[in-house]
Amino acid sequence: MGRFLSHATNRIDSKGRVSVPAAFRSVMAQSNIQDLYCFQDFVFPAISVGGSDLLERFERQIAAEDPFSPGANEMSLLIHGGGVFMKLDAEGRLMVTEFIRDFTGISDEVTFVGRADHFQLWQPKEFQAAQSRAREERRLAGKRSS
Amino acid sequence: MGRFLSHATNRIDSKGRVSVPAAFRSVMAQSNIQDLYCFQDFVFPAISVGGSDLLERFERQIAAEDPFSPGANEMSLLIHGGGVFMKLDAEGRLMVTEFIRDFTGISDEVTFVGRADHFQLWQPKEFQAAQSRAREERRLAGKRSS
DNA sequence: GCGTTTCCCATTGACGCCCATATGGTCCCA
DNA sequence: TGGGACCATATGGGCGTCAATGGGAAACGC
Repeated sequence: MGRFLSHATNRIDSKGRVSVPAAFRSVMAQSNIQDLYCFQDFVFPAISVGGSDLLERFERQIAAEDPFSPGANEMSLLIHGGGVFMKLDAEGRLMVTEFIRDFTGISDEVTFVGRADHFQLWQPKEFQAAQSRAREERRLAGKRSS
Repeated sequence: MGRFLSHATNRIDSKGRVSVPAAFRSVMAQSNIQDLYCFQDFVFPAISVGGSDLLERFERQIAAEDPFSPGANEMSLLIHGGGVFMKLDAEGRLMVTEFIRDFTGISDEVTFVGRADHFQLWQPKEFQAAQSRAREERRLAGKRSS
């Protein structure tokens, strides 16, 4: 039922923390997500965040193919080597680590973006740009098919 | 059946709320729409608003293709990252959030535009302009085909 | 011991819930 | 047919609650 939807931008405080939007936290609560699995997104300069079921889904996908195939190897490199578990503090805040900053370019603000079964952390301007690129592409696709 | 028709412009109050036209609310009631799915339109600088079936239709479209494809990823970025569920207050008013203002340019007035199975929120002047552009294009198309 | 992280608590501004008022239209009845 | 009661809609605002944020101080790790 509850999905991660919408996007919102929050400030990082002097200690490097940022509040996860309340809407997202309530989705987490109702999905029984406590440990946050965070990994570097495959296509965008964003950190994807979800429950441990997210990791398990990836692992099942790896298991489904030949464990020695290049594909499975690469996949593991990304989801294991590029992933980490994190947790929120009592107020629902997240530490923005170097791991996150390096990959996303985030410095003082974080845009949280809902992706149904998980959400993402973006550098605000990067998100704007990626979204309008996607919209543009979709607009062209629409023109072609009409 | 009831469709969203016509357009009307209402004022945003000092707390950032705006009344949804009664005609639209009664269509919502008779279509059993309670949760409002609002998303940033793909082609216009407008917010499109409909029932949750609207989102589900998009999600089926995503599910139809490979969930790891770039196309599905981009689509999700738009309909999940660019969409929210909202609800009206007891008087049938809607909060005009930053999410809406940023994308539409709305500041103190909202034009509600019926689109049959959903309706849209526009910045009044943008709507005027888009409508007359559409009219013009239609006129040219008519000339060509006649 | 010093820098970093975790646990608390305080502040403030935004939002939800509630009730009040205005404005325009419709209907009824004299 | 004109006046007025009645009603629905749009709009305004009070107030309590909660979320986002800031910061002190203890706990932890190198």
